[in-house]
Order: sequence, then C-alpha cells, then structure tokens
Amino acid sequence: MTLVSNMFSDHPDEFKSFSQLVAGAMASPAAAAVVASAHQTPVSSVGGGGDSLLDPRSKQNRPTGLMITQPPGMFTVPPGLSPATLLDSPSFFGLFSPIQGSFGMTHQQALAQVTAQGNTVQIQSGSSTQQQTSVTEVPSLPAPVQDSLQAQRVDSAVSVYENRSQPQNADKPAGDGYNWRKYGQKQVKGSDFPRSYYKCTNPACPVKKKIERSVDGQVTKTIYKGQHNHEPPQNNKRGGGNNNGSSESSDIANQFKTSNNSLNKSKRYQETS
DNA sequence: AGCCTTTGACCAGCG
DNA sequence: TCGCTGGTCAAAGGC
Repeated sequence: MTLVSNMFSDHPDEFKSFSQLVAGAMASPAAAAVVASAHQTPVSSVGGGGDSLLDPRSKQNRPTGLMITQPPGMFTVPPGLSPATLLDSPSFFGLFSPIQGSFGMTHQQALAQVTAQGNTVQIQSGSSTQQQTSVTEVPSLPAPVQDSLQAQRVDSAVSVYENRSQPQNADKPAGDGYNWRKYGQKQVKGSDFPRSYYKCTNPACPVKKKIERSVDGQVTKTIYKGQHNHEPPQNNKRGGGNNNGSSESSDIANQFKTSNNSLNKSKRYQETS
C-alpha cells in the first residue's frame, strides 16, 4: 500500500493513463493489489495501517478514469485472502478496530459487530502472474453462514498462504469458504469478459457473487454481495431482475454501470475449467 | 439421485 | 413510452 502510495505521490507525472498505471502497478505484485483501490473511504483506508492512502496528493495526481467509487464500509485486503479466512484473520479486525473503536475486542465480538453493520468488504487481488487487476467485494456474513463456516475456516486459514501465489479458479471457488452454484452467465456492457453469477449453495446463505474472467481463464473481477438477515426473503418470481428486495445489490450493480455500447446477452462465452 | 452448468427467456430499473 | 441493460429463472443435459 505504502509502496504504491509513494509511487503516486513521488511521481505524479509518471502515470497518465490507465494502461500506464496498470503497467506500472504490474511491475510490483504488491502494487498490483492496490491499483483499483486508490480511492478509499476512511474505512477503506485503515487497512493500509496508516495514512498512506490518504495522501491528498495521490488523489490529485491520479487520472480520473481510474477512480472507482465504493459504497461506504468497504476496504481492501491483500490478494489471496478469502472471505472466510478474512473473517478469521486477526488482521481483519485490526482493519476495523480503529474506526469501530473496538481495540482489544474478541473475534466473536468483532465478528458480530461487522455482521450487524452489513458492510461490504472489497478485496483487491492481483499477482505478478495476472495481467488484470482483480476486484473482490466480500459481504459480511450472515450469522447462520458464519456458524456453518466455522469448521471450514480452520482449513481456509491454513491454506490462505498457499492460495496467495496461485491464480483464482472461478469455476471452483470453494477456497473462499463457500460452496457456489453457477446460475447464470452474461456478457455485460463495459466489460471485456463474460460475467458469471454464483449463489452460495447453503440454503441459509444469501451470499452471491459475480465473477468476470478473461478468455484465458484468469479472474479479472470478483464481486461478492450478501443480504442482511432482516431483509425480506427473495421473490421467487421468474425473471425477477432486481426483484430480490436488496437495495445493496442495486447499489453494487450501479457501481459498475458504464455507458459503452453493449454486447447482447445472447453472446455467450464457453468457460473452460 | 442429486448436484451442477449451460443457456434462452423473462423482468425491473433506468435513461 | 420504449429500448437497453443487468440480474435471475428454470428447463435440459452432463457428471
């Protein structure tokens, strides 16, 4: 984080376009992890362990095209961390504690607090082996899901370091602590790659995620979204569109809307696994 | 048998 | 009002 922050602030004229910026970021795996997270809310920034991302010079010097808006309550974590392992990580709560005033709280307390807030967590992931910067948004987990994931998180915590150096597999994303079922795929406007839609297979789990993958199978973007426990159950009406009653999902969808011409939904891509 | 993926169709939101 | 777009459903087929 600090490395990139310094890169922006020390060389304000060095990156003038998105491609230049990405190229520069890719030169450093650590830098790649924060390319798209340049603009953070205060909550987002605490993960950097300080004020490195709050440097006003950084904001001024970045091209506007790079700016990615984020809903409040999102923050970034290093590549390779899964939602489940993230929740189990002491550093995860360290990310929240400065804002929440929860220094010294237990994992259970912090977990409950985060869940109650219904925050969405955004993870930026990238590696030297990936040509795209991955964006992962992770929802806070509903309590039933947290319970069901307790055992899984033990294994996830062990494997997190192994995963860091490996490309993500969107088709078999069980490594993030969830079991997913794909329920749709579509070519979306403004994206070069098809977007796949996954649901958590756990009946008590409202979490969904969208994954965009490049033609060579690399994950370019992962967006998690979840529903709060107090929200009404989903309408099972066929073809419901945004009829799940979740305002959050609309916000996230709008976050990635663009004005480019579309490739119709009929255009499908065959994913390889 | 059960779960998963694929994919055409449907629907709501939005400009 | 209408067309575009993203998100979802559900039948069909595969494993």
